[in-house]
Amino acid sequence: MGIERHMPGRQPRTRIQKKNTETILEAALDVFSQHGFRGSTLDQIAKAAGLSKPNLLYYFPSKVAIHRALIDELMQNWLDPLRKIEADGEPVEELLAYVLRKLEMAREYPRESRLFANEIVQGAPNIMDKIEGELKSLVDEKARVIEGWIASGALAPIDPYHLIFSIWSTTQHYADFDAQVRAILRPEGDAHFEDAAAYLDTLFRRMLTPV
Amino acid sequence: MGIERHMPGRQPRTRIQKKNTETILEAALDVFSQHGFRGSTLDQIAKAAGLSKPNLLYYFPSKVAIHRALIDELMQNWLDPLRKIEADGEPVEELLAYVLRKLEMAREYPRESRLFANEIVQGAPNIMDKIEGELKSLVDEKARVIEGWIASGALAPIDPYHLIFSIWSTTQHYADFDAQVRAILRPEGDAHFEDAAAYLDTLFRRMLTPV
DNA sequence: TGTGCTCTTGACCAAATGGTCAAACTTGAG
DNA sequence: CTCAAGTTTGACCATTTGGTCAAGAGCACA
Repeated sequence: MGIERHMPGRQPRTRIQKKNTETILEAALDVFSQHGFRGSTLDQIAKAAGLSKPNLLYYFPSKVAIHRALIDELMQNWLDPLRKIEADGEPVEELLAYVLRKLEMAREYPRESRLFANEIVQGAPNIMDKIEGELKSLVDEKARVIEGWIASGALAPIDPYHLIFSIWSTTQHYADFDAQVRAILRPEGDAHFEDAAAYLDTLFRRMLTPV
Repeated sequence: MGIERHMPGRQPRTRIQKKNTETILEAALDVFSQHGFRGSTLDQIAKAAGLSKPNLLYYFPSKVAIHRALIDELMQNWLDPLRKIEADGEPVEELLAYVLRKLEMAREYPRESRLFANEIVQGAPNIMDKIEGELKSLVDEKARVIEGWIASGALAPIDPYHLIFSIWSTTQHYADFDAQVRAILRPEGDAHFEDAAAYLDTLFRRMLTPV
């Protein structure tokens, strides 16, 4: 007896379960990233996934559970580019490579970027624990690396935290504010990302190269 | 006969009307900027305004009308800092002053910033006409000014559009992603805005000063 | 082929939500 | 003070929405 669930613990057991949970998360990413959590409905997600609403709720116990699963899955990939900054690399090039990686993610995974943006703009109600935990630790760690580089004279003296904020904001802008960027530039496809890459390389190269 | 409204055309006539429309817009700014359009309810706004729900709908015909009124009112102030860039000023200082003005607005009017952010992240469904019209015209105009400065050698050669995007993103980040910034920096009050101002001044000064 | 488990869904429910309305209460000009 | 216009709200309504349920369909394995 006790609390038994038809859908076992966490990992999908059967092929059907694996396929359907993936389909649902994919559809939910589409919908949540476009309308935010409260702006999205189970019907929308069900339709996007090609499943019935009760079927969604067979695989996930609730709407928030779908959202939580999505964010848990994505938070990892989202931090990867920052993790890859290595203390023993060439400082300016390490950071410029980070800028490019973040811009690449904004181009390749704009839905993921907007999902987080939606969350954080609204005060990060569902992910504040992860921001204060995982994210803050990682940022603190990399800020220390940057301070080390500055101390060694290989990097111009700047505030490492605000540097990281400016890298995040400038790169994610091309995903989160895509609608505005496209309205102003009227680009064909993703052509403007090349210009953005060149611009940001110049911007941060001038900022970081010591005199 | 014809279509008569208890609430006259646009401008409030009586003192009570003026006071209450202001109260409602103030409350709506609070609520919409925190939860987005779909995430906000009339009950929330009514409660925040200290009025009954039918009373809200006496002053505004619908929820979207409140939202639209807010955005119309704010769009103007939001573009002001950009308008103030003057072609016959000293280029680098004009642009750095613009950066500071935008940062100041992010500090003083974070709710307004988040209201727009919420809209644009979700594809700007309600303000795309203004973005493609007013905003784009103004940006195009200022981009031409910047190109003129570059041609005269008073400014380092950079893409004016991406420059403007990077100014918007870096400054608005402190309002839109306030929750994240505070979680990472744990500042007392708005202390971190001083550091941000210094950092952004350095960043853009290095970018813009010709060699 | 039979049997038990997994999977799917139409019908349904309670709560929330945007909006209406008629009746009651205020206000202010004459 | 009066009365018409402006203002306020309790009660109500239709729709949307997250979620439930029982019954049926599909699948795998002996």
